[in-house]
Amino acid sequence: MVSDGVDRLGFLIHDVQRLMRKRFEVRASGLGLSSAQWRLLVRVAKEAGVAQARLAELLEIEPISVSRLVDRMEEGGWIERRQDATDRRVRMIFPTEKANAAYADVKSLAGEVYEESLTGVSAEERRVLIRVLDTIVQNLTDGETSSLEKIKNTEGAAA
Amino acid sequence: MVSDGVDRLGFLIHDVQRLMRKRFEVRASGLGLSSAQWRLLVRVAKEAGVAQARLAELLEIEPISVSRLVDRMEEGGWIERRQDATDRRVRMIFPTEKANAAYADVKSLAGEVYEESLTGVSAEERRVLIRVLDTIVQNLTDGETSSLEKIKNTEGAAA
DNA sequence: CTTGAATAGTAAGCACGCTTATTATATGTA
DNA sequence: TACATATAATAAGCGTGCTTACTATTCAAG
Repeated sequence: MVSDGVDRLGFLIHDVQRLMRKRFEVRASGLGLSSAQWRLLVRVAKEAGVAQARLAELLEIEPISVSRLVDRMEEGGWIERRQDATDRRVRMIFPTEKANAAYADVKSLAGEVYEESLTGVSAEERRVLIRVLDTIVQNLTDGETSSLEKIKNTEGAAA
Repeated sequence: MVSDGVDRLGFLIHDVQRLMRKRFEVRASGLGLSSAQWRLLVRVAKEAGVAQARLAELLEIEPISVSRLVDRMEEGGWIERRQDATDRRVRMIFPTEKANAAYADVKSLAGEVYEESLTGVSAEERRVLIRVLDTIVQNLTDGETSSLEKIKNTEGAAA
């Protein structure tokens, strides 16, 4: 029951995440985009004008983390902040032309990394992998994590 | 071919890693151990007296990261540095009594997190999951990452 | 023995996550 | 209207990873 390797699950997931992120960043380094910035950009591309607080919910990171990520991405010319006319607390986030131009490139680049990762893995195994990972996310999102429940309830409009 | 969900692989792995780490750290917070510290401790428990440079290889992080991690763990009373008599450059790392006492607790705690993660996942699916994750690690470790190859060649004595 | 390259560890400074606290603005209720 | 509460964004400071650059020490060659 222990020899199934499940006792290495945490280390394995950690390694896979680190290796995939590293390989992506090597490829994307020419563009000047980190993987965190890429994740944010995907959201902003789909929902131009989104508020920072909403971005924090979608990305499941804290608002302050969004704030500083957006700082650097604004400096890099990837996104721009605009005031909301009806609520002056809100900063709406828009992708720049530079971001829109890079979007397709980075997306196919991510696809390449996924394919390299899954070399030698059958279609059936891929389905199982994705299904099990989805299940794990659900299992770990239920209970014990109040902030995440809130997100699931308000998601709806997302991807 | 895209609807198999593989296009979400990076996001999924990222989410799973984050959620597992977070849940582990909530549970282990009473002990004052972070997951990075726990990973280091596992190695040190198995190989008391290991040099920092060797630890960096085993953990696949940079020596400077080990240095500062060890700083904090020494302050926390988890490990201690000792000089190597034959090579004064080397700091040998030993677990303290406190670390040895906590080891079993934290290990079973990690097991709990794994089981919660895999609720509703069959034995067969678990085997596929672990096998595919191992494959991904191999795929991403081959080529392009010179420092990792070095590790594989010198591993031998490890876990 | 001396010199030069390699190795072990650390310092400084950055990215990206966090917690906690602060400021500005909206909103609901007395 | 006025005051209390809630919300959006940010500031300050920490942990863990990184790159680059430095010191101390060892080792190999001459």
